[in-house]
Amino acid sequence: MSELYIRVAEDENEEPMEIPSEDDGTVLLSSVAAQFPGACGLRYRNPESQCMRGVRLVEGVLHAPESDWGNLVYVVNYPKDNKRKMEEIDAASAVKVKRGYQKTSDLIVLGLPWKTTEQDLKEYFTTFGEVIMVQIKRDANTGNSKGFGFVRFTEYETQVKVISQRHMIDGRWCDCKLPNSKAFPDEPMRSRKIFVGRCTEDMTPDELRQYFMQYGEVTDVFIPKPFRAFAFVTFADDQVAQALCGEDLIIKGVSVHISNAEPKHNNSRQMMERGRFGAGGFSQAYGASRGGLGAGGGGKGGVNFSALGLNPAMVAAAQAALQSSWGMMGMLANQQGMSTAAGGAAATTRDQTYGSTSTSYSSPSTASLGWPAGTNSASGSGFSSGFGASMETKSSNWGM
DNA sequence: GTTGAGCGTT
Repeated sequence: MSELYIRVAEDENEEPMEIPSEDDGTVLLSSVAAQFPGACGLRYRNPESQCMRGVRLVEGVLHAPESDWGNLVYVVNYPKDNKRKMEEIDAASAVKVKRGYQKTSDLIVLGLPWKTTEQDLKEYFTTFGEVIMVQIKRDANTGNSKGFGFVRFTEYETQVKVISQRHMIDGRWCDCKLPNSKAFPDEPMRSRKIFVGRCTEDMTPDELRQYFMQYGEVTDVFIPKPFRAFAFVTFADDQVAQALCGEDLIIKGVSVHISNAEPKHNNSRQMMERGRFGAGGFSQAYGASRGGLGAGGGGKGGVNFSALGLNPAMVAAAQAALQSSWGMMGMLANQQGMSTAAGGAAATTRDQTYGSTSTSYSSPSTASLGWPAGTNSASGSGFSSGFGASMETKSSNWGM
């Protein structure tokens, strides 16, 4: 009932994030880890001694220093030999974001005046940023413009900007969009999914989710039925997934083995259901709103987002037809480092608000689950060994 | 020699 939050930051000088506490006044490490993947504890500066003090951590439960948490800012602890690696991973992640998710693509330019030349196009678009390609499509025989063309920018930011508005080119309003040929991005998604082997039948999806939350945000848990002694866990961040590969973890006293999930043969329908959409792929789909850009008499209205609450196949169809409307959703998912939940809940999940506290996972505390926390805490040495491999992680074409 | 929603002879 008492919606209590404690303030947590990666560093004393960073802006803190509010992390929800439990009813009994404790804070789950998993709640912290959900916002700070890899976190293994908290510390704070004791106002009297001015020294840093550790927060008591028992079985995944963080206990307030005194009677309550007060108004202090708590600082995240990371496994000590991982701290630098965590930073490196952040850097590597940033690189990948630049090179992978934010790769530019050709944009189609619709509505060009017949007379507009490639040079005109280039001159116009250069005002937004560096242009690396322009084309006007012409009739093969007459050489007349077909009234559309393509443009490509060096910088992804430029592309985003250009797509987000209409363009007055040589006296006509033109639209820039992602071409249909790119509706299904060729940009591969990196594997965010792990294979959890040696599972026992009493491991529920909820429990697996609870358990793996300590490493990072879990977006999906899949346990085949009937029981087959393995499960799939999908993280929001592929690096978390990759870091765990090769580990033997203890869940409910059972040693499970983590490995890379094998590529699944996807038909197109499965691709939708498995959440290929919400994840990284939509880097280009920044089309944003077309309605409301008053000038020029553009007629197309916005898309009714409630339509997205339908089944995945229809969502896919809508996506293909109205790709631009997905831009904001894709952007949300990307920037939050989230993907849509896979499985049947996918469609409805997209309508949720992704907020910093939306990961609240109402369920019994890890303590009440009574699992041995020891060997698996993020401070365990096992966790670090996995990170090395993750640095080699390359993109794959796996649709998961 | 025309036209005005569309989707690229790479």
